Amino acid sequence: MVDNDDRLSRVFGALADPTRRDMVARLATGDATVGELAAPYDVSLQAVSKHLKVLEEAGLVRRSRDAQRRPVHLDAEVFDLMTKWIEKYRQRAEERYQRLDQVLARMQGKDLATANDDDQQRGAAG
Amino acid sequence: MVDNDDRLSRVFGALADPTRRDMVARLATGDATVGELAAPYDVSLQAVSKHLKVLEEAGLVRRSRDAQRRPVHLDAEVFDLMTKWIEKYRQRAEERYQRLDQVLARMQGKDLATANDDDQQRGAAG
DNA sequence: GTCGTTGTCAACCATGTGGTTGAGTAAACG
DNA sequence: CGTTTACTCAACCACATGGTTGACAACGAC
Repeated sequence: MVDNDDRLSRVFGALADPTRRDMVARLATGDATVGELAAPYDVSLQAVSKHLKVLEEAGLVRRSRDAQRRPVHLDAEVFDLMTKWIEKYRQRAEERYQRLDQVLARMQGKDLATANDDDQQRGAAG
Repeated sequence: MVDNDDRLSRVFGALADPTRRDMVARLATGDATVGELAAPYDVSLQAVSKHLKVLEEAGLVRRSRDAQRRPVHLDAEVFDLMTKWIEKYRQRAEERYQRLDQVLARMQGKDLATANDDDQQRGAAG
């Protein structure tokens, strides 16, 4: 949990930048060198290198060596971590939502006349 | 795309903070007031209020009004946006990976003897 | 060995972020 | 009315982030 917490922060943080998401998108189609990745943007190579470092530290990317070149490879494994986290809380929220729907439906069916006393806000506050 | 790009940045950015993820986790079990959300952490109420603003601007949360209280409600809809983005590139990366696996498997099956000439580095370099 | 290519590291700068405190707003309570 | 509760807004501060430029390292080519 503790370690994963840090990992999640890094991954989410890395993907919070549109340029970095763009690079991930590019890398999903195949490995690329730093220069190739930098080409579409009008920022310096150093800036791109920094972005790659962020992606690497988030575990989204690996860099190897090929002469002067540093081919970059997308490592999609950490995606699972995010997906699991997201799914967990999405499901919970949706279950809650459906329970609320049921409660409201039951209330409407049972006692439409007495339902507007003081009660239904508390269901949300709890 | 343009609007979604900004939205994605905000959502990923919002979830890049462990405190905010924690709040989302808490809110998945039910709505809560700002004070209730602040209780577990030893930061000021103002800091929590700021976090909620970030979550709200990311579309993860909605705040309503109940007398002095501002009940916070988790809005899990934006999760879809993230999930779709993630799945898109994960799938591409995995497809690529599987194609590579097939190529390597075919190479091993076909000509194991001649395979160690110069070729299979591409697997590691990629 | 020297040169060009490819990329990293270091220093710096502007802006953003998470935290603080202090003041102010909105509504219930007395 | 004034007080209390629950919260937001504004100003400030330390540090992180994304960008820059300049120097330099690793390697292939000449």
